[in-house]
Amino acid sequence: MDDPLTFSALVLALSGQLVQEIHTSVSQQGFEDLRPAHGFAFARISAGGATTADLAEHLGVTKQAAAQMVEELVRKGYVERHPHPHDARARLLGLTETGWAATRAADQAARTAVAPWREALGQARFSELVADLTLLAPPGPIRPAW
Amino acid sequence: MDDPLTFSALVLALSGQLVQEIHTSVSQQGFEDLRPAHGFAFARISAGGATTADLAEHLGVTKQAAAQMVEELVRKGYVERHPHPHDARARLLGLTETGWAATRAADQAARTAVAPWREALGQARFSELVADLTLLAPPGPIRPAW
DNA sequence: CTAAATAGACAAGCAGATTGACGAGTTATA
DNA sequence: TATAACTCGTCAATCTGCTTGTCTATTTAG
Repeated sequence: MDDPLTFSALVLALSGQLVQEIHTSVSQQGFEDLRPAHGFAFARISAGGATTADLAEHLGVTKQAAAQMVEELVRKGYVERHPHPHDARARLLGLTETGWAATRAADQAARTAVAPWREALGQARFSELVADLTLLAPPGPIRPAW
Repeated sequence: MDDPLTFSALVLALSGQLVQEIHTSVSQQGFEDLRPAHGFAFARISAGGATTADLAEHLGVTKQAAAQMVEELVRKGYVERHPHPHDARARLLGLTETGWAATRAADQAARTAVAPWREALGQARFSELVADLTLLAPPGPIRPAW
């Protein structure tokens, strides 16, 4: 049972479960107005220096779509727009304290979701697994895929 | 770098790349009117005995949404509706020859996408990786997650 | 100094999903 | 066995997230 199809199915199943568990946990921690895709936006914005166009690039959507998401996140109190120091056209995006709290909640959720797997494999084998995946994963930003 | 967050990011990145590569390859093999989500439908229908309601359950959407997808796949020539032998309300779904061809194309695409990873790790380590993932992956159907 | 490119906003439209209501057929129960 | 409750599939309306297209203000390149 180590053929490519099985492997594909496993990776897909694992990532689906991961997204689902993180989303559920974040909701239960009081952030019910966030969807999984928002996590990818938070990842880019928290890294700093992002404009709406940067965010669009990171998410793999049009800048109009990114602008709509930013507008939504601003309205919900997770994101702020600041003037850009060197470009009068652009606005720098940043997380509010609520935005940071949601990010921490997602981090915690990821830990909770992964913990049983780590335990099931044992620390040594888990580390080896992470090393293998590191070899395989593409560089660059993580984006929603379908 | 073997913390849960890193692991989550790796699994997400890997599955995103996988979906993208399979979709691109299937399109290039002439099935340009199929989207990634259709693959999950084909998986259930090819297993046999599926009604529209079964498909909805499998995909995690409402039966109306599943019915719309079935209608689309019938119109495009991938799926057929047959009378159900024991229930006059229901229709049994099945793949047409074109549907089976698309399924084989997706299988082939998965193999092509995974092959370089298998090569990068080596056969033994790859088998071990699959064994580890098998331990972690949940049982049951694979669904689009977000 | 002018031409091309870029950031973001406004508008309209589309695709894929949702909720709600319904008739036809099936299953469970009194 | 009568009938109440449930299920399958459909029709209709609506919502949401994204797209394409257009525009102004500003920056960058030649």
